Amino acid sequence: MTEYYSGYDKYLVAVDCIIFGFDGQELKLLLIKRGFPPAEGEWSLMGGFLKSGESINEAAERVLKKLTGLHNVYLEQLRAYGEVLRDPGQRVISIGYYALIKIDEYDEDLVKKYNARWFPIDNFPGLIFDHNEMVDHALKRLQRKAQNQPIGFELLPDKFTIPQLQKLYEEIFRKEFDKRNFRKKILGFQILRKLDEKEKEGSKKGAFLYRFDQKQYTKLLGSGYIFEINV
Amino acid sequence: MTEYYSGYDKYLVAVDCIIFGFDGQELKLLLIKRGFPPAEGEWSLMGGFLKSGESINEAAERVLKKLTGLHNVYLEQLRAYGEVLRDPGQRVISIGYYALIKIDEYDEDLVKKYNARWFPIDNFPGLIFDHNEMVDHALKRLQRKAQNQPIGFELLPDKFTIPQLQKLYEEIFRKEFDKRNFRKKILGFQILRKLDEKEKEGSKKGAFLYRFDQKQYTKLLGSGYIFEINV
DNA sequence: CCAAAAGTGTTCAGCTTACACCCATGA
DNA sequence: TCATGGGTGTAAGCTGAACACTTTTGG
Repeated sequence: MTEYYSGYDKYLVAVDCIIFGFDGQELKLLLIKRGFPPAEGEWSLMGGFLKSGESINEAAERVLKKLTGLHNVYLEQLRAYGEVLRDPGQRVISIGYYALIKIDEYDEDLVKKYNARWFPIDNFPGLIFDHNEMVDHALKRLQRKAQNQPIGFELLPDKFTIPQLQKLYEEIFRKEFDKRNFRKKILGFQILRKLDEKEKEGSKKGAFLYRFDQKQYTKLLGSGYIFEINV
Repeated sequence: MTEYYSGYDKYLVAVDCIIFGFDGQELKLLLIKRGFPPAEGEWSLMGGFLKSGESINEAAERVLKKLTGLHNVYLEQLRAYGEVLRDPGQRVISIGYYALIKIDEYDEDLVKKYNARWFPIDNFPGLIFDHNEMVDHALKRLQRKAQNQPIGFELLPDKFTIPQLQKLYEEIFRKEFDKRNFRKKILGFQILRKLDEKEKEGSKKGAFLYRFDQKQYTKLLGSGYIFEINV
């Protein structure tokens, strides 16, 4: 490629991933204990430097897979972070991404290898650099998205119960919902298919399992269909 | 600064600005005719390369000021664009920013110098690279923001009439509002101060001027105050 | 038989929406 | 005097919010 632009400075570019999971009780964050200086041994988001052959999205996917073993999961860019001194190691422009994963699917060996751990969203250790700010932004973004799009399902197993779903939304929005209103609302969207099975872990009576119907949702989009959870 | 990270590639980093204005009739976009290769002579967003002493926000402010003469205007980051081949000149990671300016305040000489022109948001020439995508994103973001935050005022003169404000919102959301309902809604937010003056350009009767009361808005925030325009 | 979670309807208040006429003035 | 845009109120329907009891079953 002919290089048209000359005389301008170049920079390290990194991606950092805010990885969310839900264990049925709490919304959680996957953090690693940093294995190299500066700030070695401190808690950090999983990140990596951009390689020359890959787009920034691809870099984020690579980094996510490196830690969790997962690909084809919900992964979206947050924004870029570019304060001059944000990384004391050297100037780095970092692009934040957030991922929603099904918490029982990640690769435990990889997580051990990177000294990673799940922390509750309301009780995790202070992070290096501007990573706390990134988590803040990611949580806000998750709340906004979850309000208007059915992305909660990304954090749940394929089959889930209405009470599980409600608990998840309560964790995301940090607010309790009335179970009658919640059920009415969520079933009214017509995007859940009720199965014949019951989940018996959570209670003696057992709760019916449902599955998110992606096709139905895609079909309903257009023709003025609106998914919205009131908070 | 000790350089901790070695062996990683470095990249050009740029900022590109989507600049919105409102002339009383239409929502507009300020575009420049690119004065250097590649794609010289084609329409483009105003942009510039990141310098080593400045944050990416500062770079965006610099670029905006370079074209409009304005600073301290509404300017917010959109996201980063990082496809490998997005810029045929060389690999460049670009951070998109969008700005809302009062259209009668920009510096005409500068705009001439850069061969810039205002285009209606629904009728502007095809842009270079991924700039069309950036404009798309910026418009969506503007719509979202304007729905939940009183940022419309950034695009209007200090003093404005309710019909002018309504016209602006109609342009942003590409949808007409009932004038009685709009007035009721917007005045109900309690953040407009009615002045004793009338604006007589728009009609023979004249319409009362209002001013946005930033202090009042800031005060109302907290205590569950919600600004929301229904679309 | 009892504890614990699942499941189910109705009412009221507030908000959104639709809608039509008079006012002030410059030309 | 008339054309043009500014300004005003009300009624109907819908949606969100509040609220309590029955069902099932494992221990």
